[in-house]
Amino acid sequence: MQSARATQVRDDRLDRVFHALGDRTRRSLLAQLAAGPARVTDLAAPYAVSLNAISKHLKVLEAAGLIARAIDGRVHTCTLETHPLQAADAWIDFYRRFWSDTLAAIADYVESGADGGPPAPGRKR
Amino acid sequence: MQSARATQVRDDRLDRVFHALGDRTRRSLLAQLAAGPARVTDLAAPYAVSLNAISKHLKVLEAAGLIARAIDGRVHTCTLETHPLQAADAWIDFYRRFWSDTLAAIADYVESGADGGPPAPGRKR
DNA sequence: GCAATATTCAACCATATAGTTGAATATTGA
DNA sequence: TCAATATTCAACTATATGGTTGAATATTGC
Repeated sequence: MQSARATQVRDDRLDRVFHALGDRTRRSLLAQLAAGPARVTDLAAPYAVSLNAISKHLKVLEAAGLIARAIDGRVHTCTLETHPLQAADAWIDFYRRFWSDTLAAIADYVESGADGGPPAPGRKR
Repeated sequence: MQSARATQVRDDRLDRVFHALGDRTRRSLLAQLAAGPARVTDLAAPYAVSLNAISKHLKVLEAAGLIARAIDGRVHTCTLETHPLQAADAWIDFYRRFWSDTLAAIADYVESGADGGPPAPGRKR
């Protein structure tokens, strides 16, 4: 079994990741980085808020491990890091059965050509 | 193309969902509900914090659409709602190529029996 | 009717968050 | 050297958050 310490660390990480994703500006920054590495100034350009505000958002993303930063002279180049997204995905994955089961059940029903009424379609619980 | 209004609504929803998931107590509450519907008092039982604190957490989850509430007399029964999780999953899905590409590349490498060195394993880019 | 139960509401507190402006730091290049 | 550039740091503000305690509301069952 897992130690309490290990789960604690995992919880801390997920807290930071989901919290970081809970802001649309930060999600937008990640979307920009999906197109490739970018400098802080370029990342900040599309937004109405100050460069400082973006700098703070980047620090939140960095603390969550969602971006890495390479400093070259005065230029900080940020790159997307997907490991925390994989962790978030893994967390959500546990709940996937609640919707994939329903889809599978519907598929089974269609395939079987049953006529006893649908197997509780829609929401499952 | 999507209207600005539509994306705004979607962003609002994702903001609420990811924010709700950014607290370990709330994630734990969802985990409880994965086992089936439960009353507020029963949901609150495992935690050291007050019932009121849990009541607030449940309101956050409800506002995010992650739980539904059926009121029967004085008893509020909460049930898991997975649609917002599907939305979160869909958002993350866009980034999945950043790691599945790597996995696919590794699989290709193993399968091919190549010996020219690994195709940039681990982190990509 | 009345006590017990289930839950929320209200007010408050400490801390965190997202934003601002202005100054500081460090690097670049003419 | 010196001005311009890239970025962070510091201090401040307003609002949100997660928690508390105590009271209110509504329902149940004797």
